[in-house]
This record gives sequence, structure tokens and C-alpha cells, in this order.
Amino acid sequence: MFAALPKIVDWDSRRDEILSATWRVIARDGIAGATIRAIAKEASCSRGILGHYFTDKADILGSALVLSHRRVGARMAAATAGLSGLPALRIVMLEALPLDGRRDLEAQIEISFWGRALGNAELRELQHSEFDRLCGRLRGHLAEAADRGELRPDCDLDVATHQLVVLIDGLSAERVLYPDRVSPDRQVQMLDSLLAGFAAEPSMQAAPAGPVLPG
Amino acid sequence: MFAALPKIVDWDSRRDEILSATWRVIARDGIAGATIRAIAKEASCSRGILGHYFTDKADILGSALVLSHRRVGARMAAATAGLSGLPALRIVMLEALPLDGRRDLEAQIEISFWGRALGNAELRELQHSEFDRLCGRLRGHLAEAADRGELRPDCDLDVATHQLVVLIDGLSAERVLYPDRVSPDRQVQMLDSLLAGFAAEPSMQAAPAGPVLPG
Amino acid sequence: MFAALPKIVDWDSRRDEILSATWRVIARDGIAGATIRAIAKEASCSRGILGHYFTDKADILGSALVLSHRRVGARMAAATAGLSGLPALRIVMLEALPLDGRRDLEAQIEISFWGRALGNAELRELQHSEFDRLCGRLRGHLAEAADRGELRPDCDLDVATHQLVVLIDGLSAERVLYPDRVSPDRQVQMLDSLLAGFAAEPSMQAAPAGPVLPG
Amino acid sequence: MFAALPKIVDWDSRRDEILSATWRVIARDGIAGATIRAIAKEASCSRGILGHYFTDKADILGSALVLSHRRVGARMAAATAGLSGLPALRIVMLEALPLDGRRDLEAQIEISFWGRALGNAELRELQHSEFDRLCGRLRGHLAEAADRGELRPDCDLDVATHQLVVLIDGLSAERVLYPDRVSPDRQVQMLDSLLAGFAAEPSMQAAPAGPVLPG
DNA sequence: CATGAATGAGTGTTCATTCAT
DNA sequence: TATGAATGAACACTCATTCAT
Repeated sequence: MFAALPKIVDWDSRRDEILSATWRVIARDGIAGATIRAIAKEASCSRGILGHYFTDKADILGSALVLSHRRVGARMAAATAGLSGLPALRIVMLEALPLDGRRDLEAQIEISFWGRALGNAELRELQHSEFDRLCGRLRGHLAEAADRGELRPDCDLDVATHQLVVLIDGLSAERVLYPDRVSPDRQVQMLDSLLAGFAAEPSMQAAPAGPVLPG
Repeated sequence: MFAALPKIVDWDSRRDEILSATWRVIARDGIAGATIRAIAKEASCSRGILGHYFTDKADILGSALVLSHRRVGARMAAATAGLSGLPALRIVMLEALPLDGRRDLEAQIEISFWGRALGNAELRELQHSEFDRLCGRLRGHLAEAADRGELRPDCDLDVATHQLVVLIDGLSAERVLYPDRVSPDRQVQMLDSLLAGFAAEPSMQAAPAGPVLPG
Repeated sequence: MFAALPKIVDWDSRRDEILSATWRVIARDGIAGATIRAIAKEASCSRGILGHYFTDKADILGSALVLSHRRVGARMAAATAGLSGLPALRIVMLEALPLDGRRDLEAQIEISFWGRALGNAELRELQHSEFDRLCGRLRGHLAEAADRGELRPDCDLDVATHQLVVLIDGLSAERVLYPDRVSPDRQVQMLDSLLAGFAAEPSMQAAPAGPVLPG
Repeated sequence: MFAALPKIVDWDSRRDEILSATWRVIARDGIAGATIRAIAKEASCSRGILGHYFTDKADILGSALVLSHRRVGARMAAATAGLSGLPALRIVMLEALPLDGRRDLEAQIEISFWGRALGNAELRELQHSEFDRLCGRLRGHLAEAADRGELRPDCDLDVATHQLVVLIDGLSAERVLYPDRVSPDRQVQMLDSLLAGFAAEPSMQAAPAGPVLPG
């Protein structure tokens, strides 16, 4: 109170708010429409204020991508608490697939950045490291599953990891471009089909009998 | 007046040349760098001349996408001449996957347009119809395979079609973004793994024993 | 006439016109006020058109400085045709000093660039080479004068050259900043005083008896 | 309330510190780079605090110029204590010329303001009065010298004063722009050459036999 | 047919300034 | 007193488009 703090502003929350507005603009107008003006308008702030939170437009977009990934990662970590092996893997995949509006948004952001990464070396670097993180998480659960004997003996973990990320990226792209064609049910069906191919026994281990979509 | 006739041949080839230059620019600088200036420079022609072949920048980009798809489609048709069922399907998939430089370029173009389609309704429409054409071709060969008893009885053609396009889109995206991670061999391995899941018998029917990459 | 020339435009004259407008803006508003907008408005053209003649704002300003120097140099060369030694030197100096409106403008441009050169390495390089050219010209005429025995035997050519450029720069600065204090007559008086110090005999050789200012 | 008294000392020194920082920024980045951000950063204080010491950015820059002049004037007054006539004049000139790092800095500041004064009437006024003060000081010592019979009888004090300030301004400009060309020795040589022209007798009265540069 | 000059809107960015705390 | 968040204007520059030649 007596301190000379100039203005009570939750810097981090304001920053996240701007990044959230950036997501909405990207999802609505595409990444080409994600101009500083549009972002500032969506965030209901002036253009100049963005300079307080970000050094650059590239900083805004890059931070938006990283925050999106971090949120997904945090949800994955929370959802797999106490789990491991194939059950954990399935939960992780369900968080990665565009099964609801929130994850649709994340998929839209992801796809938007792909095209931009082609002509942008920095962004490509960023995406590379983010991709590695996801691969590492998936492969970790696959290794757990292998240790626990949940997998077929001849299951190649590298190939399996690759199949999982291909499923995520392919379904994300199609969900974004042709939302009617890629229903949540279909996504889960394809996921479980893939996981069944990994599993040691024909009887499904990973997929529960109950409803797959809590929300 | 009549002398203009022979020009028609030049007209189409010049047009294709411009679109080819557009591909190169997109692959090199990203779709954000595909400005009219850059395309004209790459095609070694003036900016104004583009107006004779295309109404608009959107026309150039859309035509570039369509031509890319048409070329892929033509190669698929040529390569599957006399074939049907699973063998034809495998050939089609091999043409669709980014297995060599030419198809890498096509994948780069494809991915570039995805992000742009988000904020562009016309482009989304275009991509929708192109997507349908590919799905139709894949499903056609699957139906042939089913008729010929090449598929497992419980194989759902819709799901199988979906799995194939997810494989194409997922591998294309990853090949573009992380070329080192997605070798041609790995792609063929994953394709054959998927096709084996469709086939009636464990013994591979679709994959030949010889080398998979003719070129 | 039958050629496909798109538009009859005297490119060089248009370019010079823009640079001339740049001079006027600098003289009126200072170099800080020489924005692209102000230059385009002064030249009665759109902002974008400047990109056809110059790559950059730095290109505009640098070209404006070089053109100013070139014009001065051309006038010096024309005015000293057939002359050499001290008479030529005096003519050169009279062209370099701000003795009329045109040369006042050139002095304003010169002074404006000095401050800008401090924080701009490229501009400093440019000014360095332009400075060398003037020094070379002055020293050349001094050497001629020495050869012809017009100078005092102990006259150091380097120091004399330096005194001449100091006179030019000092008078230019003061003429620009305090125009009332630096009348043309005073400038010529100081020039002739300096030249008299160089000359071999007390009787003035360089300065004619007639009026010093033709215009 | 009364406790604020001791702060007054701090106030002036803090103000001078800011102006000193302003000098450094101008010398390093040019006057175009002398933004209030850069000044605040150089002075290690917040941007807002500048508003407590100065009303405006123009106030900062103008005060920086005035302080520079005041410091030079104070050094001149101190150095000429007990002196008058030509010896005093020579000391004054030695303080005005860019002979060491400190005076180089002052010259850089001076030149930087020249270009800015063109488009700024207030600044021009300010510089005008500062110029008058220097001229008055120089002319005062010349008048003393004349009274003491140190000058040639036909020496025009106005012209002599003008020659002195032209020497200062010309050498300052060149020292700033082409530091390698304008050595301290050369400057003193030119100064003494000019003073010798004023003096009554060929034998140097103003210049001492010893080294000219104490530091 | 083809050129490139010309336009003006839109981009990211920087800046001096104001103001609530 | 002192802070830095916030604003809005101005900046240089790029771009797609139009049009006279």
C-alpha cells in the first residue's frame, strides 16, 4: 500500500489474456489475419500496450503457440496422474485430439502455425522442440507399457510413437479443415483401433467400456 | 486475328509455368512470402502480365493448389492403369505420400494452404472438393478390394478411407516440418502396416517383395 | 512509338525532382522533418511511388546529399574552365560558400546531414568520401598555385587546404544558423583575407578589383 | 515538508546527471537516437521521473545544450582568471576547440543541435543567444588586446571575432565528422596562425613557447 | 499484349505523453 | 515522489491493384 507500486496489474494474467485473444483471432481469421491491430482489438487494448508484454509480433505468435502447448501438456500431466502404460497413453492421446471446442481451437492454432513455419526458421525451431516433447511423452508411456507387458513383443516403439503423432496431426488437420467429417466418435474409434494394434492381447486393455468423452 | 491461334499452346504452358513458379516460392518462402512480386520474379515475367492469366492473387494461389492436385491425380491414374483393389490402392497411396522431392514440394504446398484456408471461405470450399475427390478415389479402390475379397469381412470402408487420408495428411505435415524424422522407408513401413490391417489374410497381399521406391 | 514502352516518364528527371523536393523539406523543416510523407507531399506524388526511384528512406537522403554535392562540383568545374592556381581556387571557394539562395540551400542540407552522420555509420562513410573529393580539388588548385609561384614559399599546402575547408564549414554553419550575421560581403572578405595570407606578394593576386558577386 | 530541503542538493545533481546521460546518448547514437527511453536508460532511472525535472523532451535537449555551454563558459572564466587581451583570448579559444575527449563530446553535442535547429524555431533562438554570448566574450578580449596595443592597428574587431568563431565551428564540425583529419596539434597550429595575423608584431605574443596542451 | 508507373490501404514498430497507483 | 501501464499518433515500408502508354 505504501509501496510505490504504480499500478496493480496482474502482469502474467494480462499477458495470457492477450495470448488468448491471439488464439481467437487466429481461429477466426487465420494466421494471416492475426495482425497486431486485430489482436489488440480482440484483447480490448491499444496497439502500443502490446509492446509492454511482448518484444515483437513474432514474440506474440510464438508465445501463443508455446502457451497453447503448455496448457495441453499441463492437462495431459494432470489427467495421467497415477496412471502409466497404455491407460496413461490413451488419456494423453484423448487430450491431444480435437475432441471438443477447446481442443478444436488448439488444433486450429497448431495447423495455422504449420504453414507459417515453412518460411520462418525460428518458428520451425520452436515447433521442432515442441514436437520432440510430445514424442517423448508418448514414447515414455509406450516404454512403460512395454515394461509392463502390455504390448505385443514385436511392437516397435519408434514406429508406434510415429503412428500416434501421425494420428494426432492428421486428425487435427482434417478436423480443422473438414469439421463435419471428423466427429469425436470417429476419432476415438481410430485411436482405439491403433492402440488395439499395439496391445498384447485381442481383448482391449486400454479402452474402458464406458463413455469415452467425459465432457 | 488468326495468327493468335498458335499462341494458345504457349498460353497454357506459360500459365503452368507461372503456377510452377508459385509452388517454388511457397516452398521456399512460405505462403506468406508468396507475393505477386515474388511470383513474377520467380517466373521471370512482369507483374502486370499475371493479370492476363489470372484475375487475382487468390486466383493464382487457388489455381496453383488445383494444378498440384491435378498433377497428383494424373499420376495416380497413370500409375494404376490396369490395376484395381488393394494393389491399386497401394500405388495411389505411394503417389500421395511425400516420398521424393517432387512429392515433398506438393506436400509443402498442401500444408501451406491449410493455414490459409482457416480465414478464407473460398479456399476452404476449394480444399473441401479436392479432399472429396481423393477420398472418393481411395474408397473406390477399397470397394474394389472388398468386392474381390481382399479385405477382412469386418473392415469398415469409411473408417479405412479415413485412416488412409489421416496417414497422408499426418505424414505430409511431419515430412514438411521435420523432414529428418520422416524417411521414405518409414512412410512405406507405416503404409504397409495399415494396409496389412485391412487385408483378409496375414500374408501381405498388397506389398510386393521388391523395392518399394522405383525412382 | 510501336515499342511497348508503358509510360513516357523521364525517370532521371523525376528522380531529381524528388531529391529537389527533399532538399526543400530539409531546409524548411529540418532533417528530422524530412519524413517520407513530407517528401512525397512536397514532390506532389504518392508515398508508394518513392519506392520506384529509391530503395529506402536512407537511399533518398543519401542520394539527396550526393546530388547536392554533384551539382556544386559541376558548377565548380564549369566555373574554373580555363583557370588554374589561385584564381581557380578563388572561384571554387566562391561556389562553395553560401553566397546566394541556392548555395544557402546547399549549406542547409549539408549542416542537416552532419548531425545525422553521428549516429549513422553509412552516412558518415558517404560524407567522408565527399569531403575527400572537395579537399582534393582545393589542394589541386593550391598545388597549381605553388607550381606557378603564386604562393609564399613557406606556405604549407595541407594546412592551407585545411584552412579553406574550415572556412567553408564554419561559414556554412553560421550562415545557416545566424543568417543575419554572415552577409555575402563578409564571407568574401574573409575568403580574400585568407587567400592573401597564402599569396606570394602583398598585392592581391587572386581577388579581382571588380564586383565579387556576379549574381 | 521541511525534510525535503536536503533533497535540493540531490535535485540539481540528479538533473545534471540526466543531462550528462543525454550528452552521452547524443554522442553515441546521434540526436535522432536521443529518445527519452534511451536517456532514461542511460541515466538509470525510469521514464516517468524525467517529468519531474523537465517539462518536455524539448526541455531536456535544450537544457542539455545550455548546460554544455555553461560548463564551457565556466571553464573559460576559470582559465582566464587574471588574464586579459590576447593571452586570455588564446586560453578561451583553447577551451572552445575540441582538443580532448571532453571537448570532443561538447563538439558532438553542438553539431548535433545544429541540424535540429533548422526545423525548430525555439532551439534556433536558444542557439542564437548562446552564440552571442561566445561572440561577446571573444570580442571583449579582442577589445582588451586592442586597448593594450597588442593588435595591428588595422585589425577589424568584428571580422576578427568572426574569424575566431568560424575557426571554432569549422574545426568542431570536422573534428566530429573526420576525427583523424583534425589532430589537436593541427588545431592549435591553425589557431596560432590566426592569432598571429591579429598581432601587432611578427614575434608571437599570444602563443607561449612551452607546450600548448597541459593535459 | 505487355509494361511499369502510380496509388492508397495496411503492416509492424517506435515514440512522447498522460495518468492511476 | 516515483512508477510503469496505457494511449494514440506518426513512422517507414510492403503490398495488391489499376491504368495510361
